[in-house]
Amino acid sequence: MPELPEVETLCRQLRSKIVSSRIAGISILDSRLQLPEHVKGQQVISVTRRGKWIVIGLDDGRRLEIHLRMTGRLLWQEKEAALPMHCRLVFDLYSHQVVIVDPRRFATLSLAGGGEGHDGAVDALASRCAETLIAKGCKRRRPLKSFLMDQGIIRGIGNIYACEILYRAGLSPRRETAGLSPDDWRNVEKAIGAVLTKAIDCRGTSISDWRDLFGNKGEYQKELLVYGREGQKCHRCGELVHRERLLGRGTWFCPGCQM
DNA sequence: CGAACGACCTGTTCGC
DNA sequence: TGCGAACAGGTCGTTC
Repeated sequence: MPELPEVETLCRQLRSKIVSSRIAGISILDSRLQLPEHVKGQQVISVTRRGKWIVIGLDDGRRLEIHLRMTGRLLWQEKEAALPMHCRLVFDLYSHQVVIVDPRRFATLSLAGGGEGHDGAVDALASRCAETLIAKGCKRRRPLKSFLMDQGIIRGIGNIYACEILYRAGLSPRRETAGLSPDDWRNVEKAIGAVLTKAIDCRGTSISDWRDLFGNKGEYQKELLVYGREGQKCHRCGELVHRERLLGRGTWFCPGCQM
């Protein structure tokens, strides 16, 4: 579910609520989730995002890292409120709690110490990432879409936004990265910035069950130009939007104007 | 080595 | 209507 804009939305909202709060208690309701000792009592000093990871900085220098995968959500509620369905873990603060809700149970959390892990991937919102992408993509015979979704290369883009970015850039998801011109890469970079920035402004895409920290839907589903529009007319050229499976993922594009 | 595929889970939607 | 198959925002380990 959550790609970069959804995670960024949660981070901003979390930051406004939990920084300088103390974690009064943790309840784990799903045996798949585990957490080392001594998180209880820690004070939250920061909330940041790394790709699709939510990183909560603690008092003692360690970091609590949450990845919501496909269906994970975070919910802010008063302590006395009833726990929602598919509740997996609860962080109790002073008067409120942060709840991890996740029907498919893919979400993970872990505790990291020491310095930042450095794997060389750039954040999708880093300015002027085109140079990095060209350097990494120029020799690969690999579909552009899978390249953009590779978190080891560029962090934050998932299936929905990959489709939207490629549409904006006018490039086919199947194009091999090795064949792209510098202009193509500049278009990709521009599309990444435009799509993700707008999606953050909209607080994400509520196609089905995405909700922000306060249970509100996002608005970017109203801005989608190709995702989920199979068989409908392309807004740009009038051709019918096509859908196929690429790397096992539903992939929407316009065969008329994405070359 | 890079790239493709199945697995991890549960819920919802689609087709017969 | 009922039931099984296909599909869903993401990654990871294994295989080719």
